[in-house]
Amino acid sequence: MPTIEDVAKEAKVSVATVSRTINNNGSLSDKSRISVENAIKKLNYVPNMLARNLRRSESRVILALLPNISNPFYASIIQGIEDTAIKDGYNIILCQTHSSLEREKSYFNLLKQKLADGIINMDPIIDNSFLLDISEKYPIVQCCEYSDELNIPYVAIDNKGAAYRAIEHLISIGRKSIAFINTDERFMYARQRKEGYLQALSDNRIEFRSEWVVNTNDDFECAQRTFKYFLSLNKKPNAIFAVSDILAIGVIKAAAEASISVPEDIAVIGFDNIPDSKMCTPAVTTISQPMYNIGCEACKMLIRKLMQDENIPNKVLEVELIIRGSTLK
Amino acid sequence: MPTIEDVAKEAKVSVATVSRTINNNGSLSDKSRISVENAIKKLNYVPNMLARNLRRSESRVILALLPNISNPFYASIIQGIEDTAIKDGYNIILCQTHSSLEREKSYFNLLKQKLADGIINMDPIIDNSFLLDISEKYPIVQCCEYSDELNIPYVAIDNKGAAYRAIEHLISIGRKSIAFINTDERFMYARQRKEGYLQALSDNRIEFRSEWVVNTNDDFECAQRTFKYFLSLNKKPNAIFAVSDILAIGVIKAAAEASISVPEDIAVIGFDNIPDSKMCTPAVTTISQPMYNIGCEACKMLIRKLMQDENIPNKVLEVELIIRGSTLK
DNA sequence: TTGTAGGCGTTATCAC
DNA sequence: GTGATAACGCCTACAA
Repeated sequence: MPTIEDVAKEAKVSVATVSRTINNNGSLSDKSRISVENAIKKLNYVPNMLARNLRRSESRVILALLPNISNPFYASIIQGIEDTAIKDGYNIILCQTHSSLEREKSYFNLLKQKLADGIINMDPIIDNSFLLDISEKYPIVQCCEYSDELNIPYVAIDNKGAAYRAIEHLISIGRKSIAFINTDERFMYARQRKEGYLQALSDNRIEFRSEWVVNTNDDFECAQRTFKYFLSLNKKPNAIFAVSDILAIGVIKAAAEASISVPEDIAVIGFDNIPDSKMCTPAVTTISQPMYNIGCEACKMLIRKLMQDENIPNKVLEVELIIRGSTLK
Repeated sequence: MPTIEDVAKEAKVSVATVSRTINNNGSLSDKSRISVENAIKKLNYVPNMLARNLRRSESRVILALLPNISNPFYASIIQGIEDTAIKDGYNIILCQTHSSLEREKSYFNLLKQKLADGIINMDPIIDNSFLLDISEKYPIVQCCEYSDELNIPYVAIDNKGAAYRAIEHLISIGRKSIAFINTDERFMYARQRKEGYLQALSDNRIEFRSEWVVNTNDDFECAQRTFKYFLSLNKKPNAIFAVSDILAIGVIKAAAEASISVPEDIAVIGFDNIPDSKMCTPAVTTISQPMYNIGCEACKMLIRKLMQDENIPNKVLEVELIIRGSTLK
């Protein structure tokens, strides 16, 4: 492997001149530049990043923390992060925490060891005090899920407003008995969407019944179980707002099995616009987040932080209501 | 950030002794070791990996190349790779190629730049001559999809045998009109599974009809279209072997829409045992590959290569037939 | 515009 | 068993 010195010899200049050519900084005559470029080509020289990184004391690696990559929710966000990172010469290491604190800590070690420069956190489970601790020592931004008190910049959507719109849509197709399947309210998104649900009911003077609100895990089986529970009630809802598409799809499947027709008997609206929401029969009406952009913005934000830019404003992106078969009139 | 030198001063020894303590090599008195350990704790010292990597001329990073991470097929494999890598102090960078040669090349640059030590390739699209080129300069192993001529070690399953078993299962439940939905036969798995299909038919003296074999893209819509095509035939199959679960699920959905009952009218068997295959109604009979293990083995293989171990044997792992509702008698 | 030389934080060789 | 010290390959004052 040729080094910068080999190139210098070949080009009959000093290593400083070669370095200046490579990094395109400092003043430099055309003559030198050209002869260096030729030497580089001739020798097939590629700078050794291990050396550069040591010298510059950076790794050009960004950590993207998320619960797990098989959740389709994250696919486009990751894409946005990666595309943005690569453009600026950063590499991404995806860190699946599986919501285990131990894993998380092992990833933070990469920062201490200088193997990573900063973190984009998408894991909602992280302990706040831990996060705060990290944020004092290393560049970090929050993506999607965030904590407001933390004073760590975030990019997210207006969950409350989005939920509000979902409910108004159900109302607009004539539904007034609206149930809500939520997940764990330790998650900010769950709390915020619930607020939107409540607000919309109240603003439209629609009856709130506590037995129509259920908290479950974000999976298929729970959705099906919850649906059966709704059926067992004396007063049954005629619309369901599911806090995620996974849940919405589970509900729709359970309805099919129980020969309840969607949307006639029960309208269903989800959240996230995951690919499966289109596949479902009927297809799921849902709220679409600008995933790719969320990823881009989060990454840009972190890169600004890495450049020592202080005072970075939070970013709240717009969502879109996508009306499909599960909420036709 | 304290350096090894700070530790040395604190412990009143030389940096060499500190280094020996950290890396646990060379001879060393208990007294030195203990005082170094105390100094490390006291100063909160963490070795700078950028420096170590430069010195050792390695990055401890492994590249995992795959078409894209949202394909659930890869989830467990990746997990296996990561778990194995971390155990040996390696980090994984997931490289989504989106089957673009340009992307691939940019990832190979990481090798040239010394930012990565080796590659686990899962992308079936890669150009063989390109792959060969890489393999001459850098450690690489093939995972799942492979090319036999290449003399690059691989870990995979016996696709032909697995397909053979799938067909025999269909025969065992009394089906003799067996169609086959395959993907692009540039993929080795597609070619091998087709061989298994043909072999099983011929061994069991079952009629082969070329109009019962269709090549399509590996997605939902194509599966549905193909199913309709089968229905349009004069002589319709009463069983379908889909080369992937995605296709099998698409077929089952199309059947439901056409009011054709599965498995009574048409039995369906898939391949891969992706999570959705359980969710489907009826659930899909399928061939399960030991994904997690495939990942582990591929990673172990690469690590052996990184240790200069030559002459590494290929590894072929066993599959499992999982019988579910879509092929009941 | 160009070159010399010191240093980034390790590891590893070689004396002692 | 221990300590000096020379690399690893690059960047960047500083001087010329």
